[in-house]
Amino acid sequence: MEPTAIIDLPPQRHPQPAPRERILAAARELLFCHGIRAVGVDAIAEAAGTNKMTLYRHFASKDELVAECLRQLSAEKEAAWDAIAAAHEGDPLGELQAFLGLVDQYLMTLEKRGCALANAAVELPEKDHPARRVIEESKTKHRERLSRLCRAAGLAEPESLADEMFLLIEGARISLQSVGPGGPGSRLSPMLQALIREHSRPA
Amino acid sequence: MEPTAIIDLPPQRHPQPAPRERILAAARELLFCHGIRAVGVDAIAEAAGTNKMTLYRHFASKDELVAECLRQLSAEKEAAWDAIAAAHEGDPLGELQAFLGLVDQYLMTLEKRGCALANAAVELPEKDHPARRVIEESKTKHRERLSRLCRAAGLAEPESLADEMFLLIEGARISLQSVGPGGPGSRLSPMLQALIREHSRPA
DNA sequence: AAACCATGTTACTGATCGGTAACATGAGCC
DNA sequence: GGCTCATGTTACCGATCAGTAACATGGTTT
Repeated sequence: MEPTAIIDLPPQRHPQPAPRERILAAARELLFCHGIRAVGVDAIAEAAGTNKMTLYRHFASKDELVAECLRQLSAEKEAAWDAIAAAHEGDPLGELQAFLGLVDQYLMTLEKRGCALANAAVELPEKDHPARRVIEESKTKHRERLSRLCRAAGLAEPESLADEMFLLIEGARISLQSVGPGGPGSRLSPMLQALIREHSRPA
Repeated sequence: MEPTAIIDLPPQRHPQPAPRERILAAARELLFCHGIRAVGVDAIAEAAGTNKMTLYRHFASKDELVAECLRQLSAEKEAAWDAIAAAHEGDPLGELQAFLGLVDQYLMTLEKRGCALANAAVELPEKDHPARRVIEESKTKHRERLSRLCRAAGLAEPESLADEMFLLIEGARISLQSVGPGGPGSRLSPMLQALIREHSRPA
């Protein structure tokens, strides 16, 4: 079959991402979808089109791989928020609305698996697990950012309001997994809007 | 050592509960505390002071044991709610308040592990797992009961209010595991009270 | 050409998993 | 006494787990 066709295929450097990135992508998909403890490293490596040895050359352990997945996820979330902030500079209320819109849209995309960070906290209760730091930091950052934004938007009782929104969002994500998308989570958006309306009353 | 002392010890029937109950108690404790997939049946049997064989004589599989634990838990919750309802007959608002008080007090007792039902939903995403029916039914019942109660108490927009309370409670329980007891969950009670106040406004 | 280095491949370790078979024990009941 | 029945005990099964050793391969660099 055309022996000469082998030569000189154009310098298409990396037709597919490097193994490390493929492993991370596969791990994020599988771990999130089926649960962390339910997925073995072999399955991750295979889904990434590689093998266990290569996986362990890039990650010290499964726990570290899990932590790195969550780190990546947290960073992406942070970046998305930064982009929203940049697009609404000087308009904190608009930024808040844009963020809430993203959350709501994200809620539908999750396919009934809620928040990967929160899920990981459920599956990894050992307080010395490398993923715990990532989870706590990400959620704390999320809360603080929400709080700062409410304050900047001039809303009344910003901390309390931010916490209330935080709980509603977390509740919507977790309840997605028990009562499904038709549950109380489907009313998240109007709830958040009503909250903002109430806290926009005269200073 | 007093060979005659053996005879006729009083009819102290069961100095300890039957194996089945001990297994269920140990399973509930271990599964909830460390996570379902993190605990083996051997550990459960040992913690119950028995062995794996006896466990499998009472439960068809680990999955069925898990389901039975959650069933028991759901039934106890239901019973507690029934007791509250009986103690506040004819006073739906008082019943609601008593229930919210129980939820709040329960939140502190959970030792940062949130709700066992919701946690199980995270760990067992397979939709044919015997535990899923229990989880969905329990949460749905919870939501409906809350909704009926809000309506009976004459609060405005009862369904929407009930869903909002539901999300706040679920959010508080799940966020306990990521940001800890000092997180937004610590403000759950005043939030719920404020909600009731707002929905108590004139019909 | 030679050396290097990331990757692929195979095979393996020891532990643990859920689940079962076979048999011993022991208390209650007739 | 014998009988039954729940429980305890031990040993095992095959599968899977996380993690590693040893070696082959193939592209890059110098």
